[in-house]
Amino acid sequence: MTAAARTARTAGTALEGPHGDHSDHGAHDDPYAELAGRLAAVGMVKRELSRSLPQTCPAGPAAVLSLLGRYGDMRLSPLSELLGVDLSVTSRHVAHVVAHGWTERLPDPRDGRCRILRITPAGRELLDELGSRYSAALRTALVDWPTEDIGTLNTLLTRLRSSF
Amino acid sequence: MTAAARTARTAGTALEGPHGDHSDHGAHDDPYAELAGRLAAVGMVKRELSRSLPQTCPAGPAAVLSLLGRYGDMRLSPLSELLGVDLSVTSRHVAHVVAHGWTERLPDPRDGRCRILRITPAGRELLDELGSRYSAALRTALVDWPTEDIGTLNTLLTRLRSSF
DNA sequence: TATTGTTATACTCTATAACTATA
DNA sequence: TATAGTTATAGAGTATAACAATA
Repeated sequence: MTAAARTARTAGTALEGPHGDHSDHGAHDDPYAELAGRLAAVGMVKRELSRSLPQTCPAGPAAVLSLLGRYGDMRLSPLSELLGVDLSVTSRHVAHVVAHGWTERLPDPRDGRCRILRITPAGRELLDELGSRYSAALRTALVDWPTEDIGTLNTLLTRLRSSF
Repeated sequence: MTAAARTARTAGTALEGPHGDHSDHGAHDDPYAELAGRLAAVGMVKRELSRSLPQTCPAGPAAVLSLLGRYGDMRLSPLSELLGVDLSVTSRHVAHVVAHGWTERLPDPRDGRCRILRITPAGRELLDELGSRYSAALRTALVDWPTEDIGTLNTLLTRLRSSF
């Protein structure tokens, strides 16, 4: 690691000292190739997190509830855009949360083809529950992480998504 | 990339959405809850990257080749550990790359139940090709990223994986 | 005709469980 | 009995394409 990288503004003290991981699984000369491998490994983390979800609400529908809860009522298209998946996939996830009474489809007075998606009180309740579980799981796993590093990771992942 | 394109991207990359609508993927007070959302968004990036793969080699088998190419010969168990998925899943991915002639299964003189997995020259050739595509796709997407930020992201994702 | 959603189909990835072969 | 690996099965996630309804 170069001195410039060590003193990078985002790094902070916590990023220094890799503690001499002598096994060094993943020493790449190409940082882009390395990043590709790191992203693949994120899948493991996501699978671990999704194990804290109830059987009745898989990750896809849970993401729908999360976005409806955060951004409020919206149509299917922008929801699909936020999820970053095809409209057909979004439609199925929405059908799931509607079938469970966690979301309702209100008529859109401006366009008969569309419906306004709105989270129900029951959906809000479930969402709070899910958020608690996710947070608890992450807090447990990252108990020895400095808060600033979590913030840095959040910032970088946000930038990563918008770069695509 | 042109300066105009870079400017356009940077404008849309700001942490806060310029339109105040759904651009911001999550202003959270809870950094753990925020991280959960960020990780979900990584899936979109991974799907985008995997579109550069050939039809004959999906992401799972490609990951097998990548690890065998990087760490050398190994048995199925440690490979499964590196992939972070179940042994049965690893077995199927390996069967795929073996069927395509990209990997061979050599007898293990120390344990008749095991076989040594080794990437073939054809597999190495494909791996180089895949690596080039992945790197090119990432380099294009992250052209306006400071190098040290990529390094920081790699470091944090590595730590994230080991925290689970 | 174009746009918004929905549904049918197929493919990938994953885990669980049952099974085989060897230690 | 225990362990390494394979295979069968099922469930979740996704995309493409065909379709219906409305603009």
